[in-house]
Amino acid sequence: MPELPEVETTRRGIAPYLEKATILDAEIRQFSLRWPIEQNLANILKNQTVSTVQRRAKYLLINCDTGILIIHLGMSGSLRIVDAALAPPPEKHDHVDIILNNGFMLRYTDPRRFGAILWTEQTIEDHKLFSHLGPEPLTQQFDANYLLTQAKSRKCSIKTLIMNGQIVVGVGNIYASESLFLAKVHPKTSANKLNKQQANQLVEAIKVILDKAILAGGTSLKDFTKSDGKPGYFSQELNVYGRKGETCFHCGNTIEHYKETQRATYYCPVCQQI
DNA sequence: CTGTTCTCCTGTGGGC
DNA sequence: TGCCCACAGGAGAACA
Repeated sequence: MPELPEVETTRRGIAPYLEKATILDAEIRQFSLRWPIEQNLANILKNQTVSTVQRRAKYLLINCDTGILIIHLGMSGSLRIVDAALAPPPEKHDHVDIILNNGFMLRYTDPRRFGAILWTEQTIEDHKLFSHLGPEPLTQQFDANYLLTQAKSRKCSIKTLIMNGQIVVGVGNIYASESLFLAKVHPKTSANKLNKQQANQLVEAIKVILDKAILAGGTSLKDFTKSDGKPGYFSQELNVYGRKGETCFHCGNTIEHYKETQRATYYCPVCQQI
């Protein structure tokens, strides 16, 4: 389940192979992802040279001559670089290969097909998937004042708020629970009841957790072409997520669990008071 | 606008 | 032991 750090790690892993390379061809074996892949995509991509690989929220943006290839990994997607001469035959869920002129190919794999591969000739700011997105969590724009301002007029819980991409992007279900634990904020706290200190702690916690995960991802980068495309940092220790009934590392009490908007939420009822 | 529910999909794991 | 089915989840779409 790629969260923002995994997407960023993927970006850093694939960028050196893609930037300045020219796309020779694309082999699309499965068009049915979250949205159908454009039928003509292989033709569009042919002879395009990649300038840069960027990330916005959890989307990867592969900038080409005449447009942008947008890739989202969804729940189970991954990208890896494969030496074209040694490429193993595609397996069941290897849906797309993008073949480069430098001897490598970019292979997209996604068992659950929640991901997306889109082509746009719009600028990202104008694209409807991006035009309403909030700031990146690791920028200065995302600070306690900003969060407080946004929270003030909202009746939803603070957990729902930080997972709302219009408020801030890139905080998925796992890191939402983890950052609320670190900030000692109860996930059910009404957004409009958040105080200054809590906002400070929460913003800090989100940044620390994402930073740490990206850093951990970097250590597995050297194996990027050999791995299955899943950087191994995800094993980083989780304090509450998935630990229902287990002991809080901080206070020793029992981690609790409930569902909100169909999503599992984990917290320590002692460390995180409303 | 806001908030909530639905939806896509398949590998995993809990329960019997 | 083996089978079956509920569950998990990112995030846009649809709906209230």
